[in-house]
Amino acid sequence: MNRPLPPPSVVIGLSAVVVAVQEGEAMVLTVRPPGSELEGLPFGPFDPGGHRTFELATRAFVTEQTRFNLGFVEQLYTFGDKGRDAPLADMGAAAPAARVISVGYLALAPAAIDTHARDSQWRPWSRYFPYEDWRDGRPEALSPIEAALRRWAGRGSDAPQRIARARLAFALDGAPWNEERVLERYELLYEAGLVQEAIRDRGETTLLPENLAAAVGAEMFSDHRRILATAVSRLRGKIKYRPVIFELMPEAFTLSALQRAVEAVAGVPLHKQNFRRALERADLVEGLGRMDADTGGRPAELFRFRRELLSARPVSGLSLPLLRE
Amino acid sequence: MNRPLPPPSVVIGLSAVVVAVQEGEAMVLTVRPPGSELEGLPFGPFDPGGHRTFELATRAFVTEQTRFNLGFVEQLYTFGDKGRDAPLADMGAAAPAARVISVGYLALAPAAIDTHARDSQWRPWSRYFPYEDWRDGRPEALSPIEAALRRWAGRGSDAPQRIARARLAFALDGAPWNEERVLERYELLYEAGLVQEAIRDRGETTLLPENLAAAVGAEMFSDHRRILATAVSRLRGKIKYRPVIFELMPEAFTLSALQRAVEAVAGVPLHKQNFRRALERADLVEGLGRMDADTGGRPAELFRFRRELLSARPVSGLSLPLLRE
DNA sequence: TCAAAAGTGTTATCCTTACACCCATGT
DNA sequence: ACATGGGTGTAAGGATAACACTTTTGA
Repeated sequence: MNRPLPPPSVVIGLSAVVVAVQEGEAMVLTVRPPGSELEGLPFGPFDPGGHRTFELATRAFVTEQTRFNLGFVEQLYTFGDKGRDAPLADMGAAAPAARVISVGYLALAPAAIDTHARDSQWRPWSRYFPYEDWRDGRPEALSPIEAALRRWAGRGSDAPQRIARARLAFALDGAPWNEERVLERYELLYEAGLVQEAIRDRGETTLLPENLAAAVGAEMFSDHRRILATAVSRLRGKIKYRPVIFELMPEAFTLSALQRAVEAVAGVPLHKQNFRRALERADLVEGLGRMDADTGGRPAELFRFRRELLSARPVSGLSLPLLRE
Repeated sequence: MNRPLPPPSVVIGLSAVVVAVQEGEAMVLTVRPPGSELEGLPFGPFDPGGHRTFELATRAFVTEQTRFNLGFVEQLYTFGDKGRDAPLADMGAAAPAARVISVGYLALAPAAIDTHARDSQWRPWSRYFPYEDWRDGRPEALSPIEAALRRWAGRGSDAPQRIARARLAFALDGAPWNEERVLERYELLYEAGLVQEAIRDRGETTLLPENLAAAVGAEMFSDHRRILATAVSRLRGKIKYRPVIFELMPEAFTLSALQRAVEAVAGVPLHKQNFRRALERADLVEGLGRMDADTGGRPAELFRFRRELLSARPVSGLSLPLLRE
């Protein structure tokens, strides 16, 4: 009782956003954290004594939790805000009073391989961000969000700034949609108290009204939805300047499958021929002469990514020739 | 003696790369860490009990160490490799055996304001990366680097891969120079043992041969040169898609001064008229009608950044119309 | 009058966008 | 034959790159 408190300590939590594309949907690997009702990302404590690098530690615990071996991995961001930190709870050796810092990683998988683990599941990321999918035009989910944002903006004295931010982030009043601003949108919703995490972090238990809850997407464990938003932002940006989309494809694929994968990631519809022309000019893929007959109509030629280019010359990503509706 | 060791603990170190442009040179704020011969970045321990966010903590210790108030701030990367971690030594409350994680931040200042602090100095970043400045053509420093890299590549069995990496990173054999790959270049030099930090981290005390030492630039404290390389990479990329260059400019500036600032950051020469045309089309700046007569020749019109655009529409950065020599 | 830096015109080329149409297969 | 998706041609418009020249000041 009268023993002095030890200096507050720090625990580093690692979280991984593992992405795959399955049948034209962008999927993310989730787990059910012990003792939680919510879905979360695979995560684990970083062992300062044992682990040599964050990346190795991330690979290790993802394999351990999901029996899945990661390929492409890159660091996203380190989150440390007080009040939004992870209740790592009884996970690992974390002392109960420790401040939790969370380092997010992005990993790409060539397919949503069965993980053979009971508590891990692939989920479409639209489950967590229903308003991010513009492939079939402006998503329905934006209407209740727009209304709620306008109510939020209207209350404050800084209404004009709030409206301006909402307009830019959510393409209100005819502003153009920017598919990369995933994190900005989530953070705006959080600030406006329109996602369940914001209410929870304030220590309240109110539930969002049902139509809004459906529009803003499913709550996640801890700050995992913020990490997921960071990952989607990063990935959507990155496909344009690095050929990372091929990390999500099998060895051989059709051009349509490639386009569907890009569309699934970017959440926007692309113009078929212009997409192909850009591909051709970039000289990124090579026809295999073989055909895929299982596509429904005319058989499609199979292509492969010319991976050898990576060590031969600087190689950029894909342009996104939008298909306007 | 027989008391069990406490679990290895973690200390979070924050480091800031504070950038300004002064008379056409990109400058970085450095300090002399207590007890070290080397220059370093402003840094300090993160206090898990006191600091609410990393960013606030970064602002606080930079102000404290240099009396300088930061404007634009953004997180860069979190470094945690064992063996490259900072010897935080007796700085702050760090336990001697703790693993040090280092979170790097980038900050931009509108001018290299005198910091009124004894141990902080602005240094041109070319001091640490002499080979990064292509404004006057291919820098001399590349010749000894190229020779050393070829010696390094030649020894291993994976010579072809090493040569390919060096070619891409350092524009050997006529490959194009990519100004953004600053980190990649520094890491390659580190891996090849061609920077003093690599030798130091192996526990050796050998000094690099003098001509190579001059070519690869000055050693920094801890892993600070890696953090600086990350910052330069990030900033060079970012000026192209966000109007961050204006964070480095005073309120009113001439178009030539703006071009010199972009050239200083990017390290490449730009084509005057095409640069201006791109500016004009982007509608980012506005003439003030006033003139600056101190430019030497014909007086130049002063312009200002239309900062109000930021809340009105998505606003991109500047294109870099290269001037071929 | 000349050096120094500011500021402008113009063209060829390439890339992007936006049209709509033909092809090969399974049912 | 027709539905389904695969695959192609082409022209307009805009952006970029490349060329050199005129203007306004101070020394």
